[in-house]
Amino acid sequence: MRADAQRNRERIIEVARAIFREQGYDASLDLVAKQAGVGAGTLYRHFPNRESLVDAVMQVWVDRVNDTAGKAMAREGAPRDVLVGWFADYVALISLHKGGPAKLTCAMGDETSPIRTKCQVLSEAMRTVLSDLEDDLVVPVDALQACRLVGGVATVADQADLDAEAVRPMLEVVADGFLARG
Amino acid sequence: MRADAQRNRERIIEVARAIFREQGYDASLDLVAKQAGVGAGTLYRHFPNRESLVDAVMQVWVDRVNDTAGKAMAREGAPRDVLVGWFADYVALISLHKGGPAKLTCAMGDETSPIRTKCQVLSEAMRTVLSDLEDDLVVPVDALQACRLVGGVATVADQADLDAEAVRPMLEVVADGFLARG
DNA sequence: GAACAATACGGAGACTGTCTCCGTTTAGCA
DNA sequence: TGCTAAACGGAGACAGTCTCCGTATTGTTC
Repeated sequence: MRADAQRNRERIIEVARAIFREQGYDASLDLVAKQAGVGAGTLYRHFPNRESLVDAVMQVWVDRVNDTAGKAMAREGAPRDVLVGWFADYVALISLHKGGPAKLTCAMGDETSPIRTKCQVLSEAMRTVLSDLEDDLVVPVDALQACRLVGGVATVADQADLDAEAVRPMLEVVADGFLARG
Repeated sequence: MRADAQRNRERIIEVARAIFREQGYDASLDLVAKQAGVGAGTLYRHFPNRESLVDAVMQVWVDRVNDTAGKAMAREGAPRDVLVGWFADYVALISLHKGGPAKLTCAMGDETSPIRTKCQVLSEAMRTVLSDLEDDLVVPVDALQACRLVGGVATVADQADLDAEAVRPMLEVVADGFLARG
């Protein structure tokens, strides 16, 4: 690939990331092209559709997920505190872009979604955290189900513009639900 | 209002209901007008924007909410079963239209939403059901928070096309979270 | 039943966003 | 420096939104 093509591609991703954060994944791609200083044809040659641009934008996010998950697994304390803390990290991770929680949670269970492979780092992280807490969970918890529950909270929070303080009590309910079951 | 205008208005609502159920609230209003057999100008004169049409479509839904809530409050059995049963009813109610869970849950906490007054029948119903279970809840539960938690589950289920069987375990976690807290 | 006025209708058009096509431009190599 | 392949970009076809205004129809009065 030519150097100018590489620059354009990176520029488009950078601008898309900023616009997706503010306006969500439905933001105008013409606008992204314009703010990236390229033609619409250029954007569509690099990214044949919206999903492929979203996927490209997520690469940096994947790295961050792996980092945060690593830290969560190193966390110590009462199982409830560990779980609520991880859930709060999880919500923060998927809420980087407006509409992110809904899209990522949906992609997770969708075999056909182009961003599913990238979302798998999340469900893997959830599975690992839950495995570490296995002794405190009365019944084994399906990671996908946990992702959906916490993802649902994140989705509502995203759409209602709730801050972390407003979200935490709901994460506590979910954590209590997992820990107290039997 | 003239009789022909009344007929057109009712026809638009009826067609909108069917289309919103299948395609969600973002469905083309031009298509709604076309299938209702009226001009776009006619649709926009009756409903100046999408929200006002959605609000009109919801009137029948409001009646159904009141009915279902009445039955839930009459329900007897173990607190867990009552709560899970009501949550399942709640999910079914807000999932009548594609995108309904997200939209209704969001509107509930939004002072400026044109459909908020209609959503209040839901949060009132939630408040009443939770009040009846007060002795079993270790701490009083905010109805809006409960609506958001269950609404989050419904939103994820709606977007992933999950059936009631797949949703129920998640509602049980939420119910357990509320009942076992302390 | 006809006339008339007020109310309602409807679809073309301006506008935005999507996405493709193809003439033009440029990078990079020999 | 010249040439070729790769990349660019924006006009245009298309769909959807929403308004405007000429046309149609309803309903009332005589």
